[in-house]
Amino acid sequence: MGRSPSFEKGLKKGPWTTEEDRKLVAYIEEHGHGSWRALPIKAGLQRCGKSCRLRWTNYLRPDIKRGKFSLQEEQTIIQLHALLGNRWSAIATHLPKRTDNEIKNYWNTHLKKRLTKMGIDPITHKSRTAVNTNLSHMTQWENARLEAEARLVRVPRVSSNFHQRFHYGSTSLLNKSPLSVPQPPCLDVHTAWQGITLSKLTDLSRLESFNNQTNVAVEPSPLKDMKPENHNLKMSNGSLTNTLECAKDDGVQNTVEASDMIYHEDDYLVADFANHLVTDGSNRSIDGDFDDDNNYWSNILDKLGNNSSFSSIF
DNA sequence: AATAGACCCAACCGCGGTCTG
DNA sequence: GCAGACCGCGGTTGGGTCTAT
Repeated sequence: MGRSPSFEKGLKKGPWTTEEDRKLVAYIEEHGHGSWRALPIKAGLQRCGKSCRLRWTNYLRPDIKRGKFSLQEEQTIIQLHALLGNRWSAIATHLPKRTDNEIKNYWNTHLKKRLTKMGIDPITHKSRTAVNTNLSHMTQWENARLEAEARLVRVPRVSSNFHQRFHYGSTSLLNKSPLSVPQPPCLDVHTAWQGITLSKLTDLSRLESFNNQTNVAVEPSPLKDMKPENHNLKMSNGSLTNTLECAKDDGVQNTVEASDMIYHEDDYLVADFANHLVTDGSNRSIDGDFDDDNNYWSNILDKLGNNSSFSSIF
């Protein structure tokens, strides 16, 4: 099916001029791009439609962020590359305002080299130095996390919108006895926070180790100096309250809400937590409609039972 | 100051998937 | 079901810029 533009004669190739950019932007702003094939003629450009599309999507589009990648963005690219491989467009969907082309270039010119220098295979994301036990532990932890995230990736949009989902009720449960609430119908939710959230958020040595090994700074959570005491998870009338009561070394009590925890972590935690949410205590799978943001929690609550409260003492 | 090599990134190419008649 | 048109993706290229000698 000869459809490559290469055979089309008389069309310009190579770098775009300011004037060409102006024509393309002006046309799309007024008419939208419509058919890319028809666009260049209508816009008065001596280019093939494909070239116009590339120029627009990778450079001229108004919602593109250019310039240096942040540490968080770098970290996200590395994580997602470990999961998805060279699926740049899929990776780009997790990095708002960055194009797949830009991410691909950044990976090839910066991140790949950096991982190689650190002794990490940029394809498998595994350490090449097996004798380095510290790194080996890190790799194990990374692998476990990535597996969890991979499961999440198979459930579209759960992770990417998780911050929004956690903006739910924030009533403190400090005055409530942790043992006065009914036993949870779904212990996995509880286990998720107890076993994953806390270990990750409070284990500073692991965080520091991760930072040292990857040269990527992960901000310590607000729980870092605290001793967790009571964990309270309450679902009531469609809203989730998720708090962790902690004591600092000085004895000062604090209550940390889920949204605070989430904001200081990254999608690893989200992935794990969300993954645990989709199975209940009896290993029954919960097949909610995870594609729909609005239905996410309602589906979870439907399955788990609304007006439930979970609590525990550490 | 001149040159060579390394680096960076916008742009191109070819392929595969989807749509349409 | 088939063929052509179109679009999007990932790999690659090539020219401009930077850096070391």
